[in-house]
Amino acid sequence: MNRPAPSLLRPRKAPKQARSTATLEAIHTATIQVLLAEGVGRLTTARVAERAGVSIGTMYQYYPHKQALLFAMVERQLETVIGFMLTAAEQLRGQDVGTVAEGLALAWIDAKTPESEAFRALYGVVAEFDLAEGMGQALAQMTEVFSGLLAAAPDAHFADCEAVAFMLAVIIGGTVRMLLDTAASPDNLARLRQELPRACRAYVASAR
Amino acid sequence: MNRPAPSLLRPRKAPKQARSTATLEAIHTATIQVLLAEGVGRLTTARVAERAGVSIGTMYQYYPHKQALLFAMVERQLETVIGFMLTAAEQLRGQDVGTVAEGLALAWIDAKTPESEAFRALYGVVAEFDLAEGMGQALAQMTEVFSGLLAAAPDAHFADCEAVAFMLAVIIGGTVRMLLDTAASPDNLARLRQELPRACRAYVASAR
DNA sequence: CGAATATATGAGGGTTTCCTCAGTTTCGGT
DNA sequence: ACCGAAACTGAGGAAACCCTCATATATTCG
Repeated sequence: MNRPAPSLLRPRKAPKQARSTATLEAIHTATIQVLLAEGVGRLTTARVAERAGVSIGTMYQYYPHKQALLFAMVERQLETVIGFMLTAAEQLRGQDVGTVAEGLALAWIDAKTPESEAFRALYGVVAEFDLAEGMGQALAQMTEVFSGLLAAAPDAHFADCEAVAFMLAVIIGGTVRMLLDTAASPDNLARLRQELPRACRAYVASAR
Repeated sequence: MNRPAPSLLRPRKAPKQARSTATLEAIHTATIQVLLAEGVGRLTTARVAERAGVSIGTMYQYYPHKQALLFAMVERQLETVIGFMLTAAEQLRGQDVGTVAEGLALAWIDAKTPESEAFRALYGVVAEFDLAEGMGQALAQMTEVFSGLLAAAPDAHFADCEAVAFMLAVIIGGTVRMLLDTAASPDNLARLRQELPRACRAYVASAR
């Protein structure tokens, strides 16, 4: 669709002085701000640079082009969530399937809620470029983790453990995304926190 | 974010001869094709016109600008789904809550699967412009319908019927969207068809 | 047929956007 | 204090894009 060669998406160079790490950070937060204030379609190099308080040329020292910047932002956020989920998974190992399901749902919510605005902004980027594949890979990775966790539960007797894990990942991921995407009210977020874990518990129980 | 006044989003005129309805149709399908082949960011008036086999000026007879065309496409698809769901809801009225939940999940899947490519293409448009609000409204409407349906079930004893209906809508909508968005394999779609209804049934049962 | 209406055309003006590069400023170590 | 490396600047070339308008063709109907 719109995917350049991977090598072209890599950052151009890493910062070596304190000064430049600060600029890079400024660029990143400016990107999110512009994304939220104007949308993907109106995110331009000039606007980001201005809001970051740097010149356009500076941006191009770190990223070969706009896409590379946006791609880096998405990847960064993805890694954050995955890392968060991996540590959460460790703590759930060995628990019964109901608790595992609840715990995973809560972990996912907690991973995304604090920076929900950033996530919302970046969903647009994922849609604009062909980054759905990356999302698919992340989904597959989560499925594997979930599957291992379910299999390790003492009360596990699934006909198709893999399928249940997959469905769990899709339910959790899709549900949370839908709410963040529509900029849900705090009310609805509270509902989510209360109901989603219960739903997940009910699902795995019914599939056992 | 990026939302023009609603009046500017309306089509410019309706077709009065057979010829022009054909052109409009061509423009619409060309839009989807370009969206899928190139992405929202590379969808230009020229590209759409060329693929539709009409001139640029023709497009501007029907839509005052690009946004209006895209907005119309999204609205059209939204209405299709809502209509589909409303008729499905009628047939489920009076059934027990488990069957209702299953039926709604299946109906949603059946509404979106046949034109899954078009939906995938349009998600990008929703993200690019500030159409999440419209999605939110559709979600609210679905919640209301679901809620009425659950309340009418003979075995309904919910603490908070509204909350359950909301959650059901979010689970179904989010899950299906996540799969379509990542261009899921037929395997995974089959899993969805089998597991999502079960998950919904289990959820409402646990919430009763 | 012939007038009135509906529909289609596409070159081009004006604007926006991406990204480069030659030159300047700041930093870190000696 | 001094120098080489790192970081920063921003005007402007080149390309892409949106949309208009004067003109041309097709359709309908009295």
